[in-house]
Amino acid sequence: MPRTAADAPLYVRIADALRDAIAQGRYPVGSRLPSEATLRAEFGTSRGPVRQALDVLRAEGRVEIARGAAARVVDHVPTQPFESLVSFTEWAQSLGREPGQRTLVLERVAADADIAGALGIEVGEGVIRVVRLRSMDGAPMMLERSIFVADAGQHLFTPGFDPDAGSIYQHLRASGIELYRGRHLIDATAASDEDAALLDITPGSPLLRVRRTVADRAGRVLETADDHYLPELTVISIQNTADRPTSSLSLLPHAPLIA
Amino acid sequence: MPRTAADAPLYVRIADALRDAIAQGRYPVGSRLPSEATLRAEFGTSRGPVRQALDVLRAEGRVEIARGAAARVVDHVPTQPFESLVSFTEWAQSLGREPGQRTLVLERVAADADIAGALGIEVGEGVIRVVRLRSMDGAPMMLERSIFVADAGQHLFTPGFDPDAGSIYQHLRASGIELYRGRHLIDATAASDEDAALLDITPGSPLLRVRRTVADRAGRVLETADDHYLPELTVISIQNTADRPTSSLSLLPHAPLIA
DNA sequence: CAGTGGTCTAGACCACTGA
DNA sequence: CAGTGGTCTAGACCACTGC
Repeated sequence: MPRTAADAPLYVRIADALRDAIAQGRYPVGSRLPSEATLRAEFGTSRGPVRQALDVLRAEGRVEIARGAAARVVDHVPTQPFESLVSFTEWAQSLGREPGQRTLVLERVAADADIAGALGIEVGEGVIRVVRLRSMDGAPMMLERSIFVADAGQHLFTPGFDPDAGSIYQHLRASGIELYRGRHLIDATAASDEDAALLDITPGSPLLRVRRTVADRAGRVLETADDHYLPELTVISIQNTADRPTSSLSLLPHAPLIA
Repeated sequence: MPRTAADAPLYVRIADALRDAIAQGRYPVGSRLPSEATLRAEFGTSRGPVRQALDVLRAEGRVEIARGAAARVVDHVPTQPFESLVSFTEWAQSLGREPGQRTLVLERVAADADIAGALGIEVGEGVIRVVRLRSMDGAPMMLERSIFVADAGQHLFTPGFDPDAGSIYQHLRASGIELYRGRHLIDATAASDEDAALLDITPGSPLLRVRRTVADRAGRVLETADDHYLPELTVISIQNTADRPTSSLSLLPHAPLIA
């Protein structure tokens, strides 16, 4: 049974077919895919969709394409989809790990100047604050401090929703909240006394800090968060090549404020 | 005078023209580019190159494209090209800052097991070790500990080359060394006594650690490095959207070894 | 030097957006 | 509902790779 919907665009179906074939070892790392001409014949199509499909695989980092020879399968480090960069739960699941969480704070408060600035709202507006200790395979890994604007965060008080059970993001999506754009600012920080107590480390220990801002398609900020990761457990990996610069990645001097 | 070479592909010239027009404010953020049909007429070409050019701008994060309306110009955070992720000098220059460096160590040593493993060479082979204190606009910012394989690093001993003056990477490139693929592992670490003395901070302070591995097109590792950034001065920014996942970016539990 | 991918043309039909 | 972008076809010429 094909994984792809029958009404998906042809180039998507071709890309999926090739991706599956690679995953199943039919084209091992280092080998070459069939030539465009072969694929054109195989799928009974013209050159456009075939090239588009190969371009998808190239953008995913699965193949390298150069003139004169067919696409070569390369060792592939999976790219995290958007959800994985924003949702701890989906990140853990995509890695085959068991995500866990303990909600320490879930409350509605009035936005102070910092929060209002980060969310682009007025001081005093109601916001929902969430603090959760996140773990993976049972081991504490990260302390998440999150602030949602009211009309997004209100869904966290839905009767029957247990923030310790499911993914907040999955719940918000199911509630019709569209999370579209994510921005992450990454640096290091020293563990506060609260960090230290909850993560069971010494105050002042280095932590990997990821400050997240998530917005909808229109650019309205829905959430701002400050995540503190245990550095022994987490590392961010970036790969790029000279001819395919990583899109949307930058290293900035001095922390700019949230966009 | 057009910035683009006259013999560049048409779609590149179209993309450059549009990029320039956006930069010059002819299409402010939020406005829409001309429709494909208009551009087709304007450049006297068919639809292919026009679409390809728009795709380049979309991949760069400069425009958003959706059905039913022309491409919309979006607020754009510049993406760092490959060189900027690998070369401190070019990173600083791309930001309009003044890079500086003080070379503390430049020596040829025999690879121990760790180094040999990271570079994919035999224990005991000669490698070139470089330690530099990097600064920006005169302020110390990062401590760089770098190991090059012999045939790349040997160029650092070229008579007349001053590691305190120019960029090592620019020098290597000029010497015919091709740096193609970069991998970066990012986490936090505590300042060692040496870190602390050189960066003028307290031992144990949090530092942003970036471990880099740079390889050529064939996958042979040329350099492995361990950079310690002052966290107050540096932050890594990642942006992505639901329909354009950042390519080649991943968040991994537990530091895997160098690829 | 045969075969490969890179680029381009000139058409076509369709789904969707925005006034 | 007119115009937009999304997809596809069927050709073409060229630069380059690898045998």
